[in-house]
Amino acid sequence: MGRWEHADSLSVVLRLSTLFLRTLRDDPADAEVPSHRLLVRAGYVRRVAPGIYSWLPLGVIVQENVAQVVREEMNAIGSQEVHFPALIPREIFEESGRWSDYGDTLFRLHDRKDADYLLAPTHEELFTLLVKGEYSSYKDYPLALYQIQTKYRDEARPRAGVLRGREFVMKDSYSFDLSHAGLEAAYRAHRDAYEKIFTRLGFTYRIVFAVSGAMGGSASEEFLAPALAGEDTFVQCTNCDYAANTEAVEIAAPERQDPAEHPAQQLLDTPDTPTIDTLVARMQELGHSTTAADTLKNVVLKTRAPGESEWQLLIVGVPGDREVDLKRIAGQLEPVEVAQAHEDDLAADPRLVKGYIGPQRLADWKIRFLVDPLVVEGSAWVTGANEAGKHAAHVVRGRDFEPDGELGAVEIRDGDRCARCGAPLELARGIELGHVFQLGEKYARTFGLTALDQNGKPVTVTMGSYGVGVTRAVAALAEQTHDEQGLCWPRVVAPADVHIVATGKDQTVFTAAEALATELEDAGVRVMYDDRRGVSPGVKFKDAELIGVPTIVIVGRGLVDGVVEVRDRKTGERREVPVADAAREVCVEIR
RNA sequence: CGGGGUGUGGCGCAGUUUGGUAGCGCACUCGCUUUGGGAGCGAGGGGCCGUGGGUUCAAAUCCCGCCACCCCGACCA
Repeated sequence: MGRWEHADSLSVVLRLSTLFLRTLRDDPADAEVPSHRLLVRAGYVRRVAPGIYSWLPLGVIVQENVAQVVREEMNAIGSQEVHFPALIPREIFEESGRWSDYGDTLFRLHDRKDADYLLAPTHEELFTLLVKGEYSSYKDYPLALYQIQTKYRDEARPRAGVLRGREFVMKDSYSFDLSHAGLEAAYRAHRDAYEKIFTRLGFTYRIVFAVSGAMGGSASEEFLAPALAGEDTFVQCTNCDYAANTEAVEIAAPERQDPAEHPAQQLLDTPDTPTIDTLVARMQELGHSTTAADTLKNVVLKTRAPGESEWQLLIVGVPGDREVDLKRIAGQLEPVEVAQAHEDDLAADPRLVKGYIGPQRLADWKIRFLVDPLVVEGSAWVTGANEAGKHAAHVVRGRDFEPDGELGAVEIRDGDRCARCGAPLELARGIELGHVFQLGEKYARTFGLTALDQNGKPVTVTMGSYGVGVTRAVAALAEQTHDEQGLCWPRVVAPADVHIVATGKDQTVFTAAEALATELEDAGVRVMYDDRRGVSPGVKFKDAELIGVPTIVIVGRGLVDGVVEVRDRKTGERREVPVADAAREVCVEIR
């Protein structure tokens, strides 16, 4: 589809003799990841400041090609394009609470009258307000809007070139519905559209479950491009198609046991054993074969509900050989805040003996206690006896203690079991390309976005939120498709369909190449043409490989025999075709 | 915010230990040669050596302060 449509646009041959492009022979010193290195070397982007990049002609074309695919798929599901300002007065973000909530990540500035403004990091507020201003009847819904816009976030640490910048382009859309069923349908439509987008763009990607947090357990999924340079860790099953980010992942728990099968609780003298390691050593000294996995570690955390000032203690029980993953816990507890408890939090409650905490009496003491699902019903543990120098063995869940509930708290490890099929899970890294989630009524409520129903009663609108990182997708594609020679774009996003290289100094070569370029362009093919004189063939070949146009046609020494060479950038496959057929052959090649 | 590292023409780097006229490669300009894998020779242009102070006859180099940037982590859609 895409490529033939260029026939209608005013596309012109990109001539390297005049194209604003300078390729670099050396890697830039500050570039670590391949996409950053290559996008700079091949002349697509230049750094201006940390996380802030200028886009050169080739970069602009590629970025626009990505945006166009996104636009087409959004339009296809009936979403309508709008465009909001990036510069926004403080009041609007004050109303949603994000002027303060967003913290240091928000770029703030003042106008000449000293009024406060911000550079939008995202646009929920404006979408909501816009719809509120225009629509007020149930007849108007459902609705979906999107924009492709530059976002600003003062990241603590921008990294990896355009992969994580402080200024970046994002497509963000919102759906507006009057029922949960409507929201689900809109969510589904966007999810399907995203699959089409990332497939068309040539990505290898995974859809992973994410935590939706505050908005009440509604659906949330991320589209991740697996890549070594990725900064999001996710978990995937080695057998089935289950995948989730580390906050949302669920792992299989061991089989339940019968509490009656275990011997009675036993009190043990364990002086100076405040850690799992010392406890295990002491147990072995006492002649038991206890390992860290047999002990129950009770980690003291504290939580604070939104709007409250007091922290509450929360104790989480996990197997002793496991670390707790605070991020994972925070994701599930949101919007409740959670933090590690400090010495003085513990000291405030004399019943809790550091290093010797056990779950046996927590219920009596009215201290909230949750266990990781690995601590199954009926399982027996060596754990603290709530007394200095004492531990207890054969402490059984369901007999000797009853937790207030379960919470996925352990740090996920390679080899943990899939909750769906039981096969081993593995950890992987990915780049977040897109995110779809059901936002619900959060912004509709704060801004009073309602519609009158058939009975004239106001109904709060429910929203979905859907994002695609456009500039990030460019970098992520570079990350996934490059090779040792350079970039290697999928055709839809490539700056051209074909890169004609004229070698030698013979005028007939340039005449033939020029004719081929014109013929292809007339056929609607996007052409890049290396018409530079006096540049050696080696340089031109290297540049072509670096730039990464999918089809390379070399017009050179073969011309005396009436042939040109057609190369596939990705496979390296080469073949010779008669000049006269070249245009037709190339058209077939790129279809 | 913590740890590590680096600031020298547009880009990549050497020079700093041991103070003494700022160098190399790429890129750029001119001339000649060269043209299928980042060409050769010759001649050029371009740098407050991050910044402020200090020591010294003399500082890219030594001393003190500051700033910036990169990487890892914390944080963060």
